Amino acid sequence: MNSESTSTLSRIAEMQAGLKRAGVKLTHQRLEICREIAAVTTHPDAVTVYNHVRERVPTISLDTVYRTLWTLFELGLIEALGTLHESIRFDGNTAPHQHFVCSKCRTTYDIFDPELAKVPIGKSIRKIGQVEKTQIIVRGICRNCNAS
Amino acid sequence: MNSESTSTLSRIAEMQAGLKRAGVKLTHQRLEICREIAAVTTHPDAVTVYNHVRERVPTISLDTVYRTLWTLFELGLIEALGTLHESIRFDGNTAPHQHFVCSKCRTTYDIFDPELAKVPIGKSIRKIGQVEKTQIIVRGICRNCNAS
DNA sequence: GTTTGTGCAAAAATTTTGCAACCTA
DNA sequence: TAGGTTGCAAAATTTTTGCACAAAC
Repeated sequence: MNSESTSTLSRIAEMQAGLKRAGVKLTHQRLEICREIAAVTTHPDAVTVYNHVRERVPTISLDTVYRTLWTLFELGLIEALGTLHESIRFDGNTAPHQHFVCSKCRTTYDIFDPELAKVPIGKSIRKIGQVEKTQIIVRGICRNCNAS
Repeated sequence: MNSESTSTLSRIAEMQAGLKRAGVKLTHQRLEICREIAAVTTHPDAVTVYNHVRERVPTISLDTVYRTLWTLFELGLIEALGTLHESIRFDGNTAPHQHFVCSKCRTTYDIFDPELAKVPIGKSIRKIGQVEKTQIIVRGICRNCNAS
């Protein structure tokens, strides 16, 4: 992470601007976490970010990394993949369907939409590997939560 | 869960058949877990399944529930939502793109496919709530793992 | 009768939190 | 300076594992 590419630099700038806009202080630790997550395309988990940033900021702690990543996520400055603040959920319905997950109450609703099911798996994807299945997760605020 | 609907019953039958086919013994505990996950549309986590099944099988343990749910998942008899056997991953790339997750090595690859990005959000979805974003996760075995 | 599965308990792994000291704006 | 932020340590959650006993085929 010595020479940062243009796109990396612009992403870091976006994050800095976003933090400032939200009134969040730009600390040394936060800047280094932004630099790390912007520079890398490996979709790291918190511990991996921690280990990398630690090379530059030896005294940083894992909980600061978690807190900063969640802050960035909540501000929409980075993405998160996986179970967000909850455990793995199981679904006995094997008929093809999709899911709507409420960002507020975490309820998962089934979506039965034939249009959604027709996801075109192009060559660029098959180049990556052999496809087994495609999951679509629509995220948003459900009716119940929006009412309140 | 007293009167089971036809579709629930047929799903239970599928699970039983699948377990048998795989040479997995149909124990009392496994049958009750199948009955629970087939009857319910609430996408429960392992603990919720555990609590419900416990009403009928008071001596069942949580680890049996986990083991059974993973067995069913690996046999393709149920679905799982969330981070499967790994922690949450973060992604500094906020440009619209999708992901391919290898079921074997857990590597996450970026997909930049304009066709995939055009997911049609129909009325049936907007009825559930206000959509914020749509995640597509393509699961399969990546090139690296298929070679080995 | 063999082999596989279960329950217990303990461990591992992951993520969150309280609080005093510290740093940023 | 004032208030948000950090690091530490400890806790809370979630998930996995070893092993003796029990149950299924």
